[in-house]
Amino acid sequence: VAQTRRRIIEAAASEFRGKGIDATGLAELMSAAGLTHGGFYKHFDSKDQVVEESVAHAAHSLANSLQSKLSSSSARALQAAIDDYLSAEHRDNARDGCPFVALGSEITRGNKPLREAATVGFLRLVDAIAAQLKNMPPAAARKKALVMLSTMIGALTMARVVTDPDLSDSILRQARKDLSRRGARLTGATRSGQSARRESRT
Amino acid sequence: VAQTRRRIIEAAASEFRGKGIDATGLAELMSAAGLTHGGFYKHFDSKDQVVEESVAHAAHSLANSLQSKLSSSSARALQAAIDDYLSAEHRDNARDGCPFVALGSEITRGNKPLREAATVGFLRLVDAIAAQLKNMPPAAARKKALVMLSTMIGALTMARVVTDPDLSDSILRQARKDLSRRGARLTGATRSGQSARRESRT
DNA sequence: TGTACATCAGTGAACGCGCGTTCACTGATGTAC
DNA sequence: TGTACATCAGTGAACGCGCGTTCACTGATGTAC
Repeated sequence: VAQTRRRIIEAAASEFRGKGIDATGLAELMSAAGLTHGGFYKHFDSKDQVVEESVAHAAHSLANSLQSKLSSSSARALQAAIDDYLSAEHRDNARDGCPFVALGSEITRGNKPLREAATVGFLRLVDAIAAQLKNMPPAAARKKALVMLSTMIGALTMARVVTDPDLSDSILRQARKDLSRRGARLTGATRSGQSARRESRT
Repeated sequence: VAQTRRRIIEAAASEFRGKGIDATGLAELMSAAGLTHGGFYKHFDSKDQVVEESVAHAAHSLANSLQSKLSSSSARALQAAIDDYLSAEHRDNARDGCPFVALGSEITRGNKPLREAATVGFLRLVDAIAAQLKNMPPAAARKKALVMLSTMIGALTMARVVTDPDLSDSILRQARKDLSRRGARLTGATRSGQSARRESRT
């Protein structure tokens, strides 16, 4: 059936994010999907193709999960979504996480279709965040969202690179704090006393 | 002579940043250094070792170049250094650029010594930037520097991922603008009318 | 100063291995009658 | 309802290739005398 194809893409999206694109072989990827490697070409023309589709899938997964966190539409929903993104859980679980962090530098060197797929996924994240910045015109919100996402992606990347656990935690914490401050200003939300106290400990 | 070793490391640092660590073979790397691949093991024990040393070298290069830009000690030196980092030139020239952007996701999955070397290099960047944030206590400056670097690294990464040139430019521009605003606040520098006008066009 | 020798950086062929890709085959499923 | 056949997703062996690594060899350099 054609749902096997979906299973392969999902397995591939996890394997690639966990081990890297180059380092993940088709045999490995197919066995993660519960198949043998020979059948791969019944579903895809090449490794490049499954890479493109699985990066697109991962990016849309992330965008969907973000959208649903934001759909509550509460003033603090954006901050909660950002806190999840910049959490120790996300840092320690690359297989299910942001493809831009897990594969950023590999995508950078990828072919056009791969980078195109990544661009589309990135724009969905940008729009989702910009839509929450209600105290400013849409064009300005979009610009702010670009910077906020850059900070999130850079912080999570470096939190994974760094070997010192305290430093890693600190990178995530400072980025959360910073985005919280801007978010509060830009959405008009007031940070709760508890949240403000928690963050100012650090 | 032992300066051949240095030449190999420099060639490796460029090749790895340009093509990726996994995708660069030892033969390629040695011929970039003007040698044949057989001699590699006269200088290094393994590919892992040259990877570690060349990432360390690239990170220290970047830190040195940043330090020297900042040594002018002018109030706008930090902003100029950030503008260089977030420039189209840096985006289009990964071979000589920031190793955290060129190799971030590969380093993330690297072995301990590699990530250790990256951590040391990253901390040099953090300290160089924090030292310019003169309107706040050192501990607070360091925290700010972590966030600023995260934004820089994330923005440059996404500027390279994205296929739309306008979007790519916009990511860099918005990050520059954002960091400029914070930088001005934190260093006590006043942005020049020209610079403010230039940036507000966008 | 000139000759004999040791050293060792650099060469290039060879190795085993895992990769992406191909292909002849299998065997479950669905349709024709 | 039962039988014959076509389809095609999935199997597993095989391919050529480039990788990291090894190694016997070369030939320039430096020292001993």
